[in-house]
Amino acid sequence: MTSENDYILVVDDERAIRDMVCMALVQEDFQCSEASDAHKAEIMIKKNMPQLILLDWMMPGITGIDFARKLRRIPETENIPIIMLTAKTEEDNVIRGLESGADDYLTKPFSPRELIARIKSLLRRSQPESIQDIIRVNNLLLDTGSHRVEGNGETIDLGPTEFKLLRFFMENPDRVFSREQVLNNVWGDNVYVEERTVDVHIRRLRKALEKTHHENMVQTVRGAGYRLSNK
Amino acid sequence: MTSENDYILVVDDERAIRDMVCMALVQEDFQCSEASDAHKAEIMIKKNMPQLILLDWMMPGITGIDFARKLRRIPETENIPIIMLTAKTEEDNVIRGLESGADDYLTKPFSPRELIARIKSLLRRSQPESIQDIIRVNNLLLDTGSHRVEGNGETIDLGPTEFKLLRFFMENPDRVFSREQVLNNVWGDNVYVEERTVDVHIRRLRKALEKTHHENMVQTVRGAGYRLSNK
DNA sequence: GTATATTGTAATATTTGTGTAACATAACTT
DNA sequence: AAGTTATGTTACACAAATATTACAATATAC
Repeated sequence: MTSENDYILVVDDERAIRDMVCMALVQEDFQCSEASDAHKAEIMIKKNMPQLILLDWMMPGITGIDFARKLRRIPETENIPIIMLTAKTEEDNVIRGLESGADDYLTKPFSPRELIARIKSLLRRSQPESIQDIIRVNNLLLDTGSHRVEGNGETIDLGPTEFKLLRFFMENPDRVFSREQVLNNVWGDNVYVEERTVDVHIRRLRKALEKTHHENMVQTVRGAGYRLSNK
Repeated sequence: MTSENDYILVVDDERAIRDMVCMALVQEDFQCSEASDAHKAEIMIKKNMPQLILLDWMMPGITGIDFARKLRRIPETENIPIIMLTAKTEEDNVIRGLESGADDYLTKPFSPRELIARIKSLLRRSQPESIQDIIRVNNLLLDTGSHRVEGNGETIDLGPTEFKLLRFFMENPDRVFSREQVLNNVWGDNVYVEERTVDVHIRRLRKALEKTHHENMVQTVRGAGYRLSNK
């Protein structure tokens, strides 16, 4: 499972390091931005709150430690996990860094693998456990926890895409979505597939729903797209 | 939410570390005792059973890993969560050994924040276990005390990992878990193993469950993970 | 110590899902 | 009514996900 939406800010004065790190992050489907110093980082944080910050310990101007302390004092940023990047294993420095509020540290040079592992480990902790909930439209139930769909108590088998499709529609009932909107929401933003592919999956979904006679809840709106409705 | 009564034992030969850790723990309303070696720790455990043990990996005399193994062999202590404390340079060598006994590990130097987070995470996981002795799903019984599994009265033999795996699923029935989630919960947070390894252990679990025809309770949810269910 | 069991991984087999194109049908237009 | 456009339906190649097996490395038991 990849963490598609997690946005990570890399703060380091060395361009080479920033680029290396960002490349590794993007490869793992993280979003990533770079800042060359603490001041720029602060502006970027205000614009868009990152889920995690990678912070160089030694930087011209405001050091990473000072910046971490500052972030910890501000309510908006006090809970953002921070990983310090240190040049050498100067034990004293490391301890001071951790005291300033960092959650972890990495000694340069580090392997991308370790970087990713630590990031994921920290993110896992900071993110609330996914809530299990049941979406209900009419007498059609979709349980996100068990990945099950029931109509009138009977289980309906769906493939992965049909499940995501139905879930999307059930989360937004009585609303028409164009094929493009469906693609962006169910398949993801940067995936290119033919618009007509949506038709095929709509067909598959309807077919599966026939089992409990819910197939006409998936409605065609000619010239506009599709809609889920009980009417 | 504070963990009022949880009693944690810190075993480390370095006084500075013990003090630092204990200070952080007391701050979070944990009770905390210190032991400078495994032998002293053993005596203290006999007097007062801790809810969690922080254990230095490298200690003069009995090493942390030997001590962990010993604790795992004694029924009274086998379920106490253990967090290993390792120095960074030892990290690679250690991972394998940890799988046998410890539930998690931290590399020194670590931040108090991370320490607390991991302790809470482990305690959260271990507390419901101690209350519930026999878990039952359908006519499948799992006795956490005697490490025994029964289906329709017949004993099912499971290896250690399969047991933990089944236990995890039985504690969370009717819920899908991704391979990553399974790894984090069954193998432990910082252990890196291939995701596909989960498939193999699922296979082993299913094979063992065939004896009493419970193999189809372990269900594959394509694109999502695995689920335990009687439906 | 040797024997036995357990583990993670890689290689291979099998199953299931996916997108596209081609054709069919239905719905509007004029 | 014929032409035009949008949607329905199906089949199929191939991609992706999972199952299964074998094996080498370790750990555990004896």
